[in-house]
Amino acid sequence: MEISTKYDPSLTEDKWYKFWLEKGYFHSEPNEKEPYTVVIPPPNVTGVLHMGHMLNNTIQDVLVRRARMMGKNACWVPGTDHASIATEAKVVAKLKEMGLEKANITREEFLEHAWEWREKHGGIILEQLKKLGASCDWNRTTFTMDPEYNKSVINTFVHFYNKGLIYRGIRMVNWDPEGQTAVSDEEVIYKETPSKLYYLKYFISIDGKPSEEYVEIATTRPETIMADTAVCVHPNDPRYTKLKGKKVLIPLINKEIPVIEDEYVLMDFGTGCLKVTPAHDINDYEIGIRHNLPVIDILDNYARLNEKAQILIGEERFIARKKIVKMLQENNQLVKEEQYNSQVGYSERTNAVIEPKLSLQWFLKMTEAAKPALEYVMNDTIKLIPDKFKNTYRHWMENVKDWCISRQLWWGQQIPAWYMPDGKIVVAADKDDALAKARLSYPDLTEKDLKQDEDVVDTWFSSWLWPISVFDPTKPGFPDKKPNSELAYYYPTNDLVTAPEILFFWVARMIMAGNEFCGDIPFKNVYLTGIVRDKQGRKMSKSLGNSPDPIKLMERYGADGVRVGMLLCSSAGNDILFDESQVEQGRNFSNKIWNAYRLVNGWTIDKDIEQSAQAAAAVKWFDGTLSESLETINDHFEKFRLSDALMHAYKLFWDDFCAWYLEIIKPEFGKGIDSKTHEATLELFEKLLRVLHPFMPFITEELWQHLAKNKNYESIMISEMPTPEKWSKDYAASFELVKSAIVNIRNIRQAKAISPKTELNLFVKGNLDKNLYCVIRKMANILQIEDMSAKDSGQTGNSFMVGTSEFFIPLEGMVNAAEELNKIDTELKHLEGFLKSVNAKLNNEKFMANAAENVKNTELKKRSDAEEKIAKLLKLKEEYSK
RNA sequence: GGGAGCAUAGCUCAGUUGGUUUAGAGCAUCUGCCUUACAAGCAGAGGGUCGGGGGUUCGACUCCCUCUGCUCCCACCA
Repeated sequence: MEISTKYDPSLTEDKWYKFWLEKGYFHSEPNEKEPYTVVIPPPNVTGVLHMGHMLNNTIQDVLVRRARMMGKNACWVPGTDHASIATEAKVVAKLKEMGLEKANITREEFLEHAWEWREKHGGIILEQLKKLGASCDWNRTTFTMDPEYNKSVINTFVHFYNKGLIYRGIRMVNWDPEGQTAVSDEEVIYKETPSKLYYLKYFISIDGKPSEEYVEIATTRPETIMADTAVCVHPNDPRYTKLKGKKVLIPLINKEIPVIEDEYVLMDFGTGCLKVTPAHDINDYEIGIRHNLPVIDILDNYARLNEKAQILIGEERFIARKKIVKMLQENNQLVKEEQYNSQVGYSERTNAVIEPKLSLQWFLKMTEAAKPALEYVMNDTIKLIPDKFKNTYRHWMENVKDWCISRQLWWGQQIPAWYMPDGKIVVAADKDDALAKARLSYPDLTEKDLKQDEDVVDTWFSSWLWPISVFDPTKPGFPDKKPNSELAYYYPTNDLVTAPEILFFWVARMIMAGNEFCGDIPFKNVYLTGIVRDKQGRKMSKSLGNSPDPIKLMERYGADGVRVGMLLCSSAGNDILFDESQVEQGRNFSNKIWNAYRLVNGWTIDKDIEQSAQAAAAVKWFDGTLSESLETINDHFEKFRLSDALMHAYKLFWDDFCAWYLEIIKPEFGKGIDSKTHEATLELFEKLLRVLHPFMPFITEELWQHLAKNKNYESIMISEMPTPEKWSKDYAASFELVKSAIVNIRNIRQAKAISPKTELNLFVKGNLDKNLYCVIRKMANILQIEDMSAKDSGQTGNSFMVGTSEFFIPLEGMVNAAEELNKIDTELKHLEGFLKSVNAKLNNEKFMANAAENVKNTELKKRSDAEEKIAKLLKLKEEYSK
């Protein structure tokens, strides 16, 4: 049957994925083997696969498949995150389309819609991961709002509350007016934004009436002046001593506010006079506390001015700003406007400008939990790869602030706090418990008297339990409870593969939770991937439209091709500049493997012929090369240098196996192959497929099914990774010499335009393994190889050297003596320069006194080799000069 | 403003405690080939003095200082 010259992934990928699933190879149960565990960083349930996921999950799959082939009980747990803000935003948008406002429906109704949405659209991303070949244990798929998981989260809350680490308080929080919720500091992204600095006149008040005198105050937020409760100057500012003890009037509303002094004010910024707006600025809030200022909040939850503003009530903040500026202008109280770039905070989820807002929130004290979590990383109990992230990690952990864990959303775990009629709080795992607790104070209370807190917890307050709860959701909240058998077996997990930007959000917090509930680390290694950027280094984003659709990419290049393309250019912690040509390289590699198979598959076995000398040599050489490569690849994996490991395997297959090994053993056209070589080749090919399998699961399975003889396994994915055997360095070195000689001969052919089909003769002088002459004959199309002494003295031809061995190819009438002399001179010049630098060292007394013995020896060897070569070249030069 | 990191062929990156033949790889480029596995291929070649300057050392891409450029993190002045 004709096999296509092009590998077609569409014919194999779905087939084998289905096969693996049916066989249950991805599923893991605790057994006597050593576990190898990875928990997926759960993508948002609303998510669709993007290039970042591709990279991240390819890496995980490579690690997991390899571990499985190394005899470990590999378990990769998949799942999704409920992502409260992102999901709620999508559901709200969808309701809007249906003509429904969130404000007009009940919590229960909303949640019904949300669940419906998640049933319909949630988890698309997991299906997409299957295309990639991800060998996740799908039976273990977990959602951070599964009923059991919810209990984990609630119990955790109760646990920390009982420990006195969770408290409720009024704080300045980052308010997202679009998402209608508080967000954590980490979810605010500061971007430099062009804005204006407005200089306003505040008249000094005399009994509530404006005087002639005024102070100038610079502000970027004129719409908040109505919330001013003071004007502040530096106590040592001579310009403003006259203001001390006075009062000024807020423009437009003519409200009297005091002038206060605080060292916080910078004398050299703006006018050195600051308006203090405690409700709308974090620093002003702190000044307000120091000076006992009232707090007037003039913005509602949608960042519209409220009735406390007195004017422009109901206007959105930015519209209000424009209007106020105009009013101030008309009132002659705007002195000037200056262009000014300030850092403005935006919500990571909704991109709305964050409003600092005072609100009543739940907090978790972090200081104590941070200490052991920092320790684990600093003493390498948990390794960060690359370790440059230790610095940033430390910085964050040493300056950790209390974590605002409440969110004013409905999608998520509702805070398990109930309010009694007197406003007092009981925190309990469920309403019955809460009622029982409440009755300790008020025996007559009924269910109806308890009102549960409206808020839900921050999403990260659920995902920090991930490595524990996916195995034992009954553990969080109960540090003393014996872990179930699953948790006991799989925890701590081995490797976590994630992005550096969630090192604190998620990784650090998982370490804290792990320590709190299991008294142990949640994982041993954290491999931090880079950000996938486009060719110009821009972050991939929907709005830029520079992100290719991974699914289409896989359709075009095959999942294996995309995996290889991504891995080749990604070292840990480095961003990857993605370009389709890399994926093309991956696809080409698949094709190369495919065609190697076509070659081997097309051979007919001839039982009557003996193994040729060159085939025997090639088998011996490649055996050694394979073992050497396995050692190298193992080493790369130990250091998490995945792209180096892949590149090594790539070259092993393409260069060593295809370009050298197969070409050496390839029978002449029309002839069969001896069975000994054939057997050996199948065995080597099969081993190579196993080496490549973690990187390219599909094509390796397809070919393995054809190639593998005496299969002990039904699938390559449950076969064993080949292990290195003893190999001879000397033999490898001799073979390398022969390869160099062949390259030189080909080079001469190219230079002299001699067809590869023309047979040539070769004279040799030097310590070349004569048993390998057969390889030169075959690969360089040499008819005869003779000792240099047999050469006729007057014969013209082309010479070259490999190491210190000399070679000569008779080329009557084709050699230009001047050209040859030129070549010799160039080489001589190079060698002499080299010798000079070596001699400089050897003649240096200090070098001889200080350098290590082996260093001196190599230098001596360099000298003798160079001298020998120079002598030979000089002799050659003489010959050509004749 | 504070901190960290990076700067090596056209591009993306290796270069392990300073010494292994005057720096390696892949891709791209150039030359010659449609050779009976593969033109998504084969064979061969060219290309960098390791950002600039200074220092330590017998010896520096590798250590120190400095300048320049870029990236990231943290904080933030109204």
